[in-house]
Amino acid sequence: MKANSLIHTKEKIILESINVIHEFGIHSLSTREVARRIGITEPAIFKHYKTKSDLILAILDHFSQYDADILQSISTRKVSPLEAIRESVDTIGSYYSNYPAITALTQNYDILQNDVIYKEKVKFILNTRTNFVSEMIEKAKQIGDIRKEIDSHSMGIAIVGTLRELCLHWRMNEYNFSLRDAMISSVETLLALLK
Amino acid sequence: MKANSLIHTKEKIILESINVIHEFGIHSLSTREVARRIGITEPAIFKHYKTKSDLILAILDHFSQYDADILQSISTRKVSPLEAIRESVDTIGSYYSNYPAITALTQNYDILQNDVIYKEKVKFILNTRTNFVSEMIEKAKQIGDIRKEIDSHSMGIAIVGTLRELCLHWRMNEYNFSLRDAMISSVETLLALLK
DNA sequence: CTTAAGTTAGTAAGTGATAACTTACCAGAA
DNA sequence: TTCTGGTAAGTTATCACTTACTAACTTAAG
Repeated sequence: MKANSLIHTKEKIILESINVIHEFGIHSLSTREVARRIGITEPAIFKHYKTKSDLILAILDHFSQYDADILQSISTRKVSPLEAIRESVDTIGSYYSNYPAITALTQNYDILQNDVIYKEKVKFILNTRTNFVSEMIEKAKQIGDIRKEIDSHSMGIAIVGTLRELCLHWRMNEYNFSLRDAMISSVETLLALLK
Repeated sequence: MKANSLIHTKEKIILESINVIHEFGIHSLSTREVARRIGITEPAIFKHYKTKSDLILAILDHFSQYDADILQSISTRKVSPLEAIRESVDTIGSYYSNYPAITALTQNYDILQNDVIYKEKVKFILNTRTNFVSEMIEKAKQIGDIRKEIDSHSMGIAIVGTLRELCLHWRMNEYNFSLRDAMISSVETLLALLK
């Protein structure tokens, strides 16, 4: 019971923080607002997270955990490298489509990176994704699925950048298209060109 | 003298604001800090910009003006559509390489877009670029420079997204590679694939 | 099986810093 | 004389965070 409600509040704080970041931007994330929304007082937040920085680090961990799980589950099932990229994009696209608020985090890498406290974690999140795509492209090259002259590092950045740009457009245009479909179709086009 | 120094201070405020955004993030942009840096008192800022929001709008205008000038100058000289894309990337790449602080603005579209005051302007900036690339690709399709089955809208987003992602990597990795070269090479690769 | 001690998750009230912005004033140029 | 660009001092709001306290639960000793 006790441990249960503890975990509950601790997680509620993170989820509600993500909503605040989504609605007002990360600079408007205040412990006051989060507390108000989940119906506790402001100091209660500090029982769970010593400082606001600790909370933001926990939000980043929460976010990166989903990525890690996807990449983990794809790498255990032995699919072809290009199929691995397709599946990861499909999964992330579905996740984002059903949880628009989480896409706010993908648009805040640069701001967070300004603070030395968050910099390494943000770099890790971004590099995990980019490296995954780059490595899959490299493997696809080796087994002859795509052309040898393609630079896998550049293409990794291009694909991840394209997906992030789609998130931005989706957010700016009030989610008025299917993010998942757009992600899949863009990646499909790019991968087809590499053959 | 008077008009001269007025323009001077008014512009100094914008340029120094961009530096602050670059160093500490847009949420840490304060009138106090900008005033301190250019050697005037805080209220003097408000003689030039009625509110902080007005200042931020002026920063966005300053930023978008450069884009408009580039696209304008390219469209007057009659070059091929793909050449127009290459030239714009070359020009922007050089500009950013010589003025790293300005790239901070490209990473703040989402945050600014949260505020209704900035939303239309940010959309305009982003759409101007994306539409330019998309239109050039569409034209290149029509004159047979690239394949018919390419979706120009998607490719516009992909190219702009790739460039923005390169800016992010450049910033996160302390500008330790040539942004201009990376931009040119990435766009060259993508355009080559479309043939 | 009680009960005492410790821990946890909460509250009310307050603190110091900092933010944007205002007011009232002034020197110099037109 | 009027306007412009500046100043010193102050206002109000909000921020992260602290203090001092409490109720409820957990654990361990008698």
